[in-house]
Amino acid sequence: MPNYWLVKTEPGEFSFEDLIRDKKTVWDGVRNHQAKKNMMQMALGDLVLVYHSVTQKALAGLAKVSKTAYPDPNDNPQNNWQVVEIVPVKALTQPVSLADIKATPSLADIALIKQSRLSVMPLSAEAFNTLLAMGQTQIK
DNA sequence: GCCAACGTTGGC
DNA sequence: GCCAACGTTGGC
Repeated sequence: MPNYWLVKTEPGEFSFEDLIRDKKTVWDGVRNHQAKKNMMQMALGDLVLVYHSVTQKALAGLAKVSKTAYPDPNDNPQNNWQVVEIVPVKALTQPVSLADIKATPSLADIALIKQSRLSVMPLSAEAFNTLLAMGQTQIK
């Protein structure tokens, strides 16, 4: 039973398309303790929805955890910031916009809405499945 | 240890 | 470009 997550990125910095092209990425640069705590709870194979903030404000794709949290090699080890690695699963057939998410009553409580600045957050299975359905995307 | 000032994120 | 939310810093 995998856990479900949502991560945010500014597509100008790194987008889901970049992830498809690169085949995998190190999810680094997280400098928030709650986000770090969430990252450390990610397990191998957990599914991760990738959200494009600022310019698109829409969910772009689905990825999964390919390596669990380890210390950021580019950071002072004393800070103990963590990174994970993810690989792409597939782009959403239909991007799911923030406006659509906000218009869906059952999604009103997800952290994306309630805590807009958090960049790594857990999703319930219900919220995850709802979002995937809104993206007209199925996991094979 | 409190809290005002300041910086950053991210929606609008 | 503005501003709300919120984290961090620094004076006291």
